Amino acid sequence: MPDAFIAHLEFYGSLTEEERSFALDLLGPRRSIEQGADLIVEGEAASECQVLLEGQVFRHKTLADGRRQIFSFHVPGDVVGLEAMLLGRDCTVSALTACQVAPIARARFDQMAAQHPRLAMLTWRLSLAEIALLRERLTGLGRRSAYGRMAHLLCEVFARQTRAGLARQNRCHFPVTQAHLADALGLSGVHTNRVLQELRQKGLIELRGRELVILNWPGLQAAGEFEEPHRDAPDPLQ
Amino acid sequence: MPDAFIAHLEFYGSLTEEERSFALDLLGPRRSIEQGADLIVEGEAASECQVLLEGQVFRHKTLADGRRQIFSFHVPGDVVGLEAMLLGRDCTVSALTACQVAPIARARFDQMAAQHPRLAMLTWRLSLAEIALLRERLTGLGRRSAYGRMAHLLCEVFARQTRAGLARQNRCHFPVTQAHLADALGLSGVHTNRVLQELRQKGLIELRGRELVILNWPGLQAAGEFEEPHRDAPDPLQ
DNA sequence: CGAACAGTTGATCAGGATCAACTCGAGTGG
DNA sequence: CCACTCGAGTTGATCCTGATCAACTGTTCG
Repeated sequence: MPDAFIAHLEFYGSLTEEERSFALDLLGPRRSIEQGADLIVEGEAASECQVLLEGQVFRHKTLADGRRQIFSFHVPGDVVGLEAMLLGRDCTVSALTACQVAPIARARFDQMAAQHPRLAMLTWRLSLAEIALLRERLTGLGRRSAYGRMAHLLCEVFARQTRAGLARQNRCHFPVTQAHLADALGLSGVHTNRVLQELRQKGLIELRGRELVILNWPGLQAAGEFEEPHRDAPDPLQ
Repeated sequence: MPDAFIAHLEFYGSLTEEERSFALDLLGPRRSIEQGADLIVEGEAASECQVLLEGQVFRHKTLADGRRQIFSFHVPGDVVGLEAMLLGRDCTVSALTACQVAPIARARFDQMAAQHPRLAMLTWRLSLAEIALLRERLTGLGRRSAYGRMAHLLCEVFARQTRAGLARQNRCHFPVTQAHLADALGLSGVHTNRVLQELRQKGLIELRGRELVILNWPGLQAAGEFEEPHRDAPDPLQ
């Protein structure tokens, strides 16, 4: 399953055989994380970052009084903790499900930067894509209704899982509670429930248990003003 | 004034003499941008990114129906358009004041990555810091009141300008209209006005014309739950 | 002098928060 | 096997933050 990591990188640009094997070699011994555990703790530095191989995690920050903001949900192939490693502080990353992760040690990472700048640039693009995602989310919180935000988030999740090959047909595994959604969208739990009902009632989605089912993809996209992200590396790294 | 760029890089880690001069050499011929002009246009790719040398710019995205979300305000030393160059799409960047910018061409950028990985890593940190900033902003929009958000934003602006050596005493140049603030914070213009009045009335700030004056820094920080960002590169790049 | 834009004020409205109660499984222990 | 708990989801009633609408002031600038 380190394939997920390679696939994710290759979404942003092609790799040579050598780069691919170098990238795989970056990964340290895989480790199991149990559901609910924290992979990264807010504010703490780390000497390595983590590549998610299996399971789902989410990034969030909890304020003093308990209010929580969730920033993103992640699937296999995603890298978390780059900020903890390179900047020395990060937000908390918690396991939504039991997970498998593999570390990339700082020293190996620096070697990559020195010996395989193309590979480093690709990883950089992952960070830039994260920025784009956060901006999109910010636009939602600032300028869209609760209903639109929810639709947009569900589109994002489904599109990302599809890209990672995790969606089968029109459904994917998305084991969140309504409280998670509320904290991702800046809503109250109660209102989250009502917005979900509206989406269900309009026949756009189903969200039961730990499963998200898309019943009307164009409709959901329209409701969330969601635009599919396209792989459009401008002048592919040479 | 390319010094601002170097100073910004050095905030995230020290540079050798050689790196410093290489970084300066990255910059192409400086260019003047008039107030209100767009440096980067949403969605368009670019073959270069821009280093802001003088003036202020802001990033934003405007939706179909005219609603606008402002993501960040920038000061000299900041780099914009990395996404346009490396990912092939970006949000719009507009000049708040008349500006001076200098481009870094893609080819030079790739040379930097190949020959000076430490320098590239430092630039990368700029991107990661941007991520941290966006998360902070997201937390504000999702979980803080209009009053708290405004206080936080003003703290950010003042702290950033202070770091860039642009604040004198407790005041700095911040030529925005209330509409800009509204669009940055996801508020209506009217409510923005009222929140500002509240901050003024409590003796925390003054914001007149194009000048922001901080009258009670601890008070403003408390109101915005603002934490000063610290330069804490974990294990400084060796 | 008159636009045009930024800022200000008041009145009213609405989206979503909050409070509170209740349902519905899935465990868990007696 | 049933009572009990606990977490998640659901529903209704009420409240409040901040949006919207509309008018008015002040300032700059041609």
